[in-house]
Amino acid sequence: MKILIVDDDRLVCASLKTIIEAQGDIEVIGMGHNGEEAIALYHQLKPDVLLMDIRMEVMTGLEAAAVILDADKAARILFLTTFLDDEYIIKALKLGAKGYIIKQNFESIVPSLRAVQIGQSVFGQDIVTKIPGLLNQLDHREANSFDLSDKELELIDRVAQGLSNREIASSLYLSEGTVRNRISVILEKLNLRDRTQLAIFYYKNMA
Amino acid sequence: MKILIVDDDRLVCASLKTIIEAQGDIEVIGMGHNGEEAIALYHQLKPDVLLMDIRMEVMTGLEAAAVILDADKAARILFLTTFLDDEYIIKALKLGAKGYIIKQNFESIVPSLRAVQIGQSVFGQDIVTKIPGLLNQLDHREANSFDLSDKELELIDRVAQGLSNREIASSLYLSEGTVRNRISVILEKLNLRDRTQLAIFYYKNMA
DNA sequence: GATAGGGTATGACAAATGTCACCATTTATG
DNA sequence: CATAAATGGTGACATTTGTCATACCCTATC
Repeated sequence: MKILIVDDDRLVCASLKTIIEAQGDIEVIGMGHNGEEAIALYHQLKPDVLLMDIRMEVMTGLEAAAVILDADKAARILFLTTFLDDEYIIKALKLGAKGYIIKQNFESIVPSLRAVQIGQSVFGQDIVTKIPGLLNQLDHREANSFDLSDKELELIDRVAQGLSNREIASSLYLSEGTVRNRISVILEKLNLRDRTQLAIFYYKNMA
Repeated sequence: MKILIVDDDRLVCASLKTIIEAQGDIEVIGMGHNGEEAIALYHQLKPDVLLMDIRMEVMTGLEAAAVILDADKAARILFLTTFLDDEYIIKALKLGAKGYIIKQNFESIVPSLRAVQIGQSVFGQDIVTKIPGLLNQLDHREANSFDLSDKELELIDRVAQGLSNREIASSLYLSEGTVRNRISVILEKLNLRDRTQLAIFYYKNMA
């Protein structure tokens, strides 16, 4: 695994490099000290993961990340932070970063890198507890330009979760027959053929 | 590091144990198959991390987690999920779980365990994308750590377009029976139940 | 040459799904 | 009140879907 480290504190850079390379199978292929260098080095070196300070002189990690992700949507960027700042974190996530690590928490760095490399995202517990609330705020999706009743929307939701008629029935305290009938009506309304198309419709138009 | 595994599928349990113990420094100190066993074993064995299926017969992982976390706020619980458990996941995070892992994504398991052990939390990218304002679509395209052949990916694609087996067959010049068989294999590989769940999987992880 | 692995195929079978006709209850509205 | 609309229900039916056993062909590999 190839890592690019960008942090304006040279001491931090050196420490990280030491820790990371002690692993044996992870290589630090480059180091930079501000956002501009991050961009240049990223494109030059194409690391598996970019480990970058979120706050730096000249150009912040956030700005650099924006540029890099704009050019390469698959870039894996993991931020280094010295304290927890919602603003920064949220912005980082908006950009498409893979997570963040508290700089001081050295032990977490290597496992986090590995997790990110295989496509997971990594956060501290603090941000996690906030996610449910954040999600709830978002959950008011208004995609009902179709003539669908609340009940029908509820059914569609279940179908889109991959539930069978039986499961939907028991989860909503209805008979299986009723579920079948109502879904049949929904399919008719939306001009679809089967539940699979309904689920697809959901993810394309209502999610 | 000591791990307790709880999953009602014995095969999954055995596989996880094999993968995890291949690491050398991680030990599976116990295995259970439902929520009740999870609670009992947790208190008896005091594992560093509890790796638990989120949905199980008898007592769900969620219920068990609630009990365990109620008694031990520091418990590190990592859920095993199958792509379709959004609601469960949110609840799990509210409870204080450390994150979740997609069952099929074997490579992610060990790094995730290590991350959790040192206090980080771990998620799939899908949850992250739901955070408010995260408009930049990330590509999950590399979701093919699932050992799917090109042919299989092609089939998944058609299913995700809402085609029936017959339609897929004629569009790919195969017999309908073959399509059925191959989809059956795919479902098995991804631990899904039917084509609807497969389409959902596609839009959540491969679109 | 033997073997393993992918891909294709059949037939049979159980389960799930979608449709239809028809009925009952409740709620909203003229 | 009457009527319509929304909701919940049953039984029957044809199709579709998913699974399984089994088989053939081809290719790569030992």
